[in-house]
Order: sequence, then C-alpha cells, then structure tokens
Amino acid sequence: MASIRDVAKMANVGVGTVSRALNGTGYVSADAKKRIDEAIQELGYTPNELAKNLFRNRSGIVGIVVPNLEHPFFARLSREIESCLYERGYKTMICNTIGISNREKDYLDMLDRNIVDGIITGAHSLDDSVYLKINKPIVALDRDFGRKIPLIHSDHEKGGRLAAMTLIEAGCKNVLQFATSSLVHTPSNKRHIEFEKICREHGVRVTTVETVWNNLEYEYFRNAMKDYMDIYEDIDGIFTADVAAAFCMNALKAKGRRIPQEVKVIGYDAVGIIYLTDPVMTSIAQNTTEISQRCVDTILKMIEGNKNYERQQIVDVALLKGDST
Amino acid sequence: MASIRDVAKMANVGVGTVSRALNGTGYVSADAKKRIDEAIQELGYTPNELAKNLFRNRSGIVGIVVPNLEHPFFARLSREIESCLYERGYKTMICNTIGISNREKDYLDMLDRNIVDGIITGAHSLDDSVYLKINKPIVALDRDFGRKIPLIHSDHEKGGRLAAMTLIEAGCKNVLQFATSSLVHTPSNKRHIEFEKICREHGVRVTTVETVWNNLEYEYFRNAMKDYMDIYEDIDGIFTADVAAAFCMNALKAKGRRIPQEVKVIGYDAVGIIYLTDPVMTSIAQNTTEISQRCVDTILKMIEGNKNYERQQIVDVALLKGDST
DNA sequence: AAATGATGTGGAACGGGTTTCATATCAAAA
DNA sequence: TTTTGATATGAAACCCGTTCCACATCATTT
Repeated sequence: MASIRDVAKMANVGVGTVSRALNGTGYVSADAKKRIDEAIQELGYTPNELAKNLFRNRSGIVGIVVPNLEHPFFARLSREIESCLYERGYKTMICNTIGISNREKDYLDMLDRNIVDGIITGAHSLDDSVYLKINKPIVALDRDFGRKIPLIHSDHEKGGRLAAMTLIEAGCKNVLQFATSSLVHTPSNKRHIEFEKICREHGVRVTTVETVWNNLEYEYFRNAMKDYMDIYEDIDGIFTADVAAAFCMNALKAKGRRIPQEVKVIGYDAVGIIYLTDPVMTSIAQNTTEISQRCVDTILKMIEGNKNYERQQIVDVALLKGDST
Repeated sequence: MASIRDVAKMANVGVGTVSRALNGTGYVSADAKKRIDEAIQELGYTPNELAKNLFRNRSGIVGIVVPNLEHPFFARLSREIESCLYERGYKTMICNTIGISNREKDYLDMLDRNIVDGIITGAHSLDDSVYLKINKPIVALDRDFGRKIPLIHSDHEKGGRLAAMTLIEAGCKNVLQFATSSLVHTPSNKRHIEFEKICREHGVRVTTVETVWNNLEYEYFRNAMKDYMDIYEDIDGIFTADVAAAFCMNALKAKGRRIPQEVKVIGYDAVGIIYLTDPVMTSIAQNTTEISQRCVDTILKMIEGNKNYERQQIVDVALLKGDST
C-alpha cells in the first residue's frame, strides 16, 4: 500500500505539502498540486483512515445497541438511524444484545477503547450503574439514566391515552393489555399506566399482564399470545405492541372470535406488519423517523462538543386507524 | 487519557514491557507484572484500539451491505451475521443501500481506506465491474461476481422445485409467480426458472411477472400486490417471497377469494411474518443461520489469509408447510 | 531601500500502540 | 571455569496521517 511518503517522494515535495494538498488546508502552489495529483494517480494512493483515526482520536463510527435487530421496530429504527448517520458522514456499528447483559457491556467498552465515538442505546439488559460510570457520548432511547445521559422517547402517555380512548369509543368493557415488566425502568411503561387510568375513569375493566421483558422473538410471542388468549377468554379489547397484537389476532381468530366485532385489537409501534394482519391492525404510530433524527442529532452534538441539546426529547405519537377496532 | 507510556513511567518499566505484559507475549517478571497491573488500575488505563489498528493495519470490523435493513429477510440475516461475527471477536458495520448505487460504492471504498477488513454484500445496485476491481476480502450473498469473489446462496433451484410441486400437488392449474428483474444477475433467479420448468412439465399454466428489483419496502409490496391481484384474476396459485406473498393473501381475501380453497399461496424465505398471515403461510425456508455462518466463516478466512474455502457454497432449503396451500 | 505581509515549502514531532534489537543477569550444562 | 540457554528489560524504530515551525520567495508598502 502506497503511503503519503511515497506520494511525496514521487512528486518531489514534502509530506506536509501532500497532506495540505489533500485536505485543502494551507498553501499549495498549482505546480506542486499538479505533481501530487499525478503521483496519487500513478500510485493508486488512498489515505489510510486508521492513521487519521489515531491522530484525531476519532473513529467516525457510532454504535447502535438494540435488543433484537430482527424485531420490526428495531429493524426500522436501525435502518433509519443508519441513514441519518450516513448523511452526516458517520458510520454505523450494530450491536445486537439479544437480552444478554455481557454483550451490552462489551459494546459499551468500545467507547473506552475508542472504537466508537458514541453509542445510541435501546437495550435494557444492563444495570443503570454501568452507564452512569461512563462519561462519553451516550444517547438513550426509551430509557432514563438520570440527568447525565440524554434520552429520547415517544409521548407514550399520549399513546396509552389514544389506545384507551379508541377501545372505549369502540364500546369495549373488559380490556387486556400486555406490558413489559415494571422492573425495567423505561418511559414506555407510562403508556400502560395511562391506559389503565383512562380505562378506569371510563368504567372499563382492565387487566394488565406483564410479559417477559428480554424476549423479542416472533416465536415467543406466537406461543405466549396463544396461551394468554386461552386464559383470558372474556375480554373484548386488547392493547399491546404490534407483533404481540398480531399474534393475538391470529389466536383469537383460531378460537372463532371475530375481529373487530367481538374483540377489538390495537397495536403499538405501527410498523409494516400492521398491514399483514387480517383485518389491517389499528395501531399507535411511533414516529421512528423523528426519533432517529433526534438520536443522531444529539449524539453528534455530544461527539462534536456542542452542548446545545435538550436532556429529554419527547416525540409525538399518532393513531393509525385500521380495521381491528 | 492515560497512554501506555504513562503506565510504563508509573510502573518504572519500559513501554515494551508493558505491552508484553498486556498481551502475554515474551518475558515479564512477576515483579514487573505486579507493578504494571497496579499502575493500570491506578490510572484507569485502557489500550487505545485506534493505535493498535494502525499498527496491525486492521480494524477488526466487517461490513455487511444489505439493500434494506427493515426487510425481514435482511433483518434476520444481519442479526445472525452480527452474532457470528461477535462470537469470532469481530465487530459489525451495517450498510443500508436502499437501492442507491452511490451508497454501495461508498461502502466498498471503506475497504480501501481500511475502515473495514472485509465486506459481506447482499446488495445489487452496483455494477459487477466495480467489485471486480477490488482485491480485498468480499463475500457475496446471492450474487455471482465470477471466480474471484466467493458466493454463498441457497439451493434456489430446489426451492423453485419444492414450490412448484407443492402447488401442483395441491391441484393448481394456473399459477403466478413474481420474480425480480432478470437483468439483475443473481442465483436466486434460478428458483423462478425451475418453478416455470416444473409447472410446464406438469401441464400447469404459469405466468412470471417481473417486479421492481430495488424496492423492498412494505409500502411498495402492499400497493403493487393489490394491483397485480386485480390484473390476474383467474389464477389459483401464487409463488413469491414472503412479504409479497403476505400482501397477495390480503389482497385476495379482500376480493373475497378463499385461501387455500380457491387460491393457494406459497412464500419464499420463511421469515417470522409467515405466522402473522391468516391462514399461516406455507413457505420455502432459507437456512439463514447456516448462510450467516458460512458468510462469516469465509470472510474471516479471507481476512486472515486462509485460502481454504470453497468459491461457491450452496445451502439447503426446506418446505415449511403452513395452511395457505 | 527597508519593512511588511502573503504565499509556499520541507522536515520534525506527534498520536499510542507493537515489535525488534542490543544487552544484562543468572542458573545449569559442558 | 567457561559456555550456553532461558529469562528479562529498555530504547528505538515503525505504522501513516496531521500539524507545527522554521525558513524562503516575492510583491507591496512605507
């Protein structure tokens, strides 16, 4: 591999001149520039990013930590974050924790080793204390680590309210919602609290079932929802995230219950799969595009030393009316 | 940030000794080791990976290039490849081309700039010639770049045969399949050729429709499949990839056609969404776990200079019987 | 004519590791 | 006793860019 010194030698200039020519910093005569360009062409020279990284002490890579890349919500989010980072000239390292706290720890360590310049985390398998020790750029998605780490999340309270009102207005009297364990500290729990509150206020009976928090596999939801539908036979409304909701719909139909006539189902997230169910699922849409933009915007500000960002950013949600309610 | 020289100074040894102690290479006395460990503790020293990278001229990162991370097949593949790479001590950079050839090119350039040690590519937006110029580790998924670049793909011929036989045995007489443009050079086209061939041999009428090759959005499939179902009204069997197949099912049901009684549908890929449709979709399963393992195994052999890999690796497929056929 | 400023340049130092090399010590073998 | 080999170590070179600094031109000002 040709280095900048080879170029300098061939062009009969110093390495400094080549560097200035390449970066457009400082003075370079037209004559020198021409000879340098020719040498670069001749040698097929490409600057070695690893050397740049060492000097700048930056890798230009942002890590995104998600619990399961295959889950449609995180797949979409990863895709959109990657797009934003690409547009801003950064590269994306992907970290899939699949619920294993060791992995989450390993990925965080990459901050210390300068492999990534910052991390956007949407995982939940690790203790808060580990995060609080780190004082490098971290942005949290749907998780509150306290004042040191900025967090971005949807207006889950509104989401819960919209879901509740939708089921109530559709005439539900006895509804079921699935919530991730209340042990996991996340703003998204607010949607379940609000959902319960609104239902109660309207005299609607509501059951909240806590599901396993660290399993986001299709397989798990398929089996679990089928079992739950056997247990909760008299409900007339369901609120849960899209994937679980879709499996509820299938389990209910298999039991001969009609949707939305007998049971109304409302999902959360509004990812692509809501159009795959029959009927098309009503869902609360999280604005993943805006979430991604804010995550990227905030992490890059942190990396680049711009303190002008808000600690907590809340993104609006919206009801996406389908035919399951 | 403390450097290895700070540690050396504090422990009263040379930098070489610290390096040897850290890496377990060469001789270090128990006494020196102890003082070094203490100094590391005291200073909170972590080796800077960027410096290591420069010396080794390796980043320890493998790039994976996919057309759309949100598409369930690529989401699963990315997830599994990331897992394999993690287990082998490598990091994963994600590259989402969304059909834009400039992006694919940009990501390939990272090989030259030493940002990634190798690339596993599943994208198709770029000309073959660009790839052929590169002589750094590249593994292709479902794409044949000629003898220089190893390729890994499913036994698509068998897939096409299984799909055809399934529809034929179920009594179909007039089937439709959607194929990606034959202009795109991919081994996966073989499944359509084989499907046609088997159908013809059994006296079944078959229509092959070429769809847009670079759009893998849910939105696109939803609209396109609805339109196609309006055009091809008299078919009794459909073969296409899972996402498209799922939307075909919904469009057909919306038109009052019963599945599988009137129209039989068989998908391809067998990703999680086959359990979301009603009825559960029959599909040809690609073994993404084995594909991922082989991709990772091959790219790491290339990176580590081990030439002991096969140029073309074909992974078995299987019929996953659901209720749509 | 002397001082000033813009333009242009090469060489050295730097970032933080790894590796090589010359050298030193000490115990065991010849 | 000399030789030999294992153990142990620090200094220096290296990886490859970027930046700083000293210095050289040359055209304007004063």
